Amino acid sequence: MDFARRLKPHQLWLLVKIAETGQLQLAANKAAMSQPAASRILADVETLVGNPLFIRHPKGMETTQIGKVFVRHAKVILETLDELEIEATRISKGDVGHVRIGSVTGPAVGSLMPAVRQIRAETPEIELTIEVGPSTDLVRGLSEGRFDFVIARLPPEYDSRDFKLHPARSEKVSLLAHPDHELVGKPSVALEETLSYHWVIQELGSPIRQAVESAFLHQGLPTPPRVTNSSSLLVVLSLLESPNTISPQTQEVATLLSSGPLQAEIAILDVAAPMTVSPCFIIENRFGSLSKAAERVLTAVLSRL
Amino acid sequence: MDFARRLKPHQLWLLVKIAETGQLQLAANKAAMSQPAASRILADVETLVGNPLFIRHPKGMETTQIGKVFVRHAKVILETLDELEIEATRISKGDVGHVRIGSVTGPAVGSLMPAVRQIRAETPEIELTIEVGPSTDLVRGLSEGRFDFVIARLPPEYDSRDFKLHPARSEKVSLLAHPDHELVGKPSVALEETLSYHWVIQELGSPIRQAVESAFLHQGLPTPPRVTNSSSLLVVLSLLESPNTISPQTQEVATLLSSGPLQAEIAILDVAAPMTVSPCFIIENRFGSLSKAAERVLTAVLSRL
DNA sequence: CGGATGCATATCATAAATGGTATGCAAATT
DNA sequence: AATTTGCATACCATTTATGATATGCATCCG
Repeated sequence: MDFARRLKPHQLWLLVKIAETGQLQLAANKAAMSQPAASRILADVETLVGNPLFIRHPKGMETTQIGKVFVRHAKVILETLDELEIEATRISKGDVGHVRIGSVTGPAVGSLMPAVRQIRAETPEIELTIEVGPSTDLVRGLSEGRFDFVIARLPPEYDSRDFKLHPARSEKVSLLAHPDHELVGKPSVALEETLSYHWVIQELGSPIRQAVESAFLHQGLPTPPRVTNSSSLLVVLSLLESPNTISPQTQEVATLLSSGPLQAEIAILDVAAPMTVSPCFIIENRFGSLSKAAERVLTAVLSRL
Repeated sequence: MDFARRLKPHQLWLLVKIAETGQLQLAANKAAMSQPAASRILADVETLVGNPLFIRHPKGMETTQIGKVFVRHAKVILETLDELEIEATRISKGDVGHVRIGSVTGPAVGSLMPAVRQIRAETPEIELTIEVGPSTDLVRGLSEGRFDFVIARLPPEYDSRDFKLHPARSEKVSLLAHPDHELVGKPSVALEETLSYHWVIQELGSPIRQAVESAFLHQGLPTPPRVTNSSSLLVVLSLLESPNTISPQTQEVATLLSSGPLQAEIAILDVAAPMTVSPCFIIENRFGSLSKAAERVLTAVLSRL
């Protein structure tokens, strides 16, 4: 284990070039080194990995399955190194007035959008980017510097000390279904009764997924066996057209769907054991400093929570 | 330039540990090296970067702004290296039956979801993950191995030779607005007339953004100056509640919003010069091979295009 | 004021990395 | 059959990396 951390960027670069050109000699030329040197570097990497990355043919190389994985990740790493360089250079030259915000679904419309409308009215030259998605993607994006701040829950694998957290509020989980679903209208539905239906839910690791799975496990029940993972409301609503599907969403989202701008045809199950999802926060990077524009938007959002 | 590619993972790891502990000596201990050795490695990296990454204090180190950027990217690189290792190991052990699909908004419901329903009915034990988002994120995710296939447009910075493309179809762009918008009901609206309104549109680089900007530039017009970037339909619909906002979406999405499961209160402008967005494809990685489950879903989707 | 703490620098030693040339081998091409 | 092409291996040389110990410097604490 732990071969990967002994890899070096010039090795990754060479192997990406081997994969792209299909020839060791061409890759060696691009790397301005002799062919035997390239051959040796490739062999060194393959020894580290413990598997061949290329199949040698008389007229060139074919990338193996593991070789493809290697090259995909190598590209990410090389791109990230380039981004590091660009970002470090950008920092030396001061900031630019563009505010990037991420939000989970409920608060995006409930709290963020009135603030966004206010900012747009007051200073329309501020450019905003608003991305809506699950907490895990948002917090990862925040820590990667892709957002100025996010409205999300903090997934457990992140250290809260790395961030500034402004508390929002806890939310209950509602189970949504089609109005013709046979559990609709039934009082005090037990979790056990829901297991035979299809579920459409956010991915493993997301806070609402964890809240739901905890509720099942807490009652000594297995988690729902038939699951489609998606954080897209369109996908959820589409699947809820079928009267044998259940989807857990936060109460804020449920309210939004049934009476907000969407007027979706859904119903909320009356569940015996209420579930809550971990609270939302407005999250900044602890070390990042916000631009003036970002601070204004943040202030406007905070005033609405 | 190009200092970043001379960085090595053990340097990145050490610097992450310095940032986390706030002390060189503690980081050196974690790295099982002497304090002077760690000090030299830090100095070497700072020389490469050309900027200090830490401010030395009598009782420890404080991370500078560029240091924070460095550490954020370093974490991504180290995580990606770990993912590479995990994925390479997973490949050696054979695949698991979980299908991951990404789709842009329109085809997600129009073509993908009937296929998903069919697969769920026939083989409910297949686990599906469906992510809806913009083409740039989806194709990037595909090339990073996060999806089995995606339904998206191919952004121009990607080389089509790296992928297998199954053609879908071209789409026209519709401009959406609130029914009370003053341009609604007006025949043959010129693009110039739309410039004084707020636009909410997907980010720079997305195919629909490029189609819209091309249309303006083709008529010698500037692009809309007041823009909010978001690919989230919730954000779009929320902003369209204001009668001074316009949003371009594909015709499929427009139809979906106005007559599908959502019944949103929007209107479509009658535009003098029609715009088309580059065609959708079902895209696989050229070198990736699909699992049997993924092939079944792909076949089901292809039969509906 | 003396001791403790934490980082920086100098010097030294060893190991590893890097890349070259020369040459070999196998398959394809002419 | 001879030649060409593309990758692999051996050997050599140089450079770089890595890490140690010894010591110095500045600040803080008792």
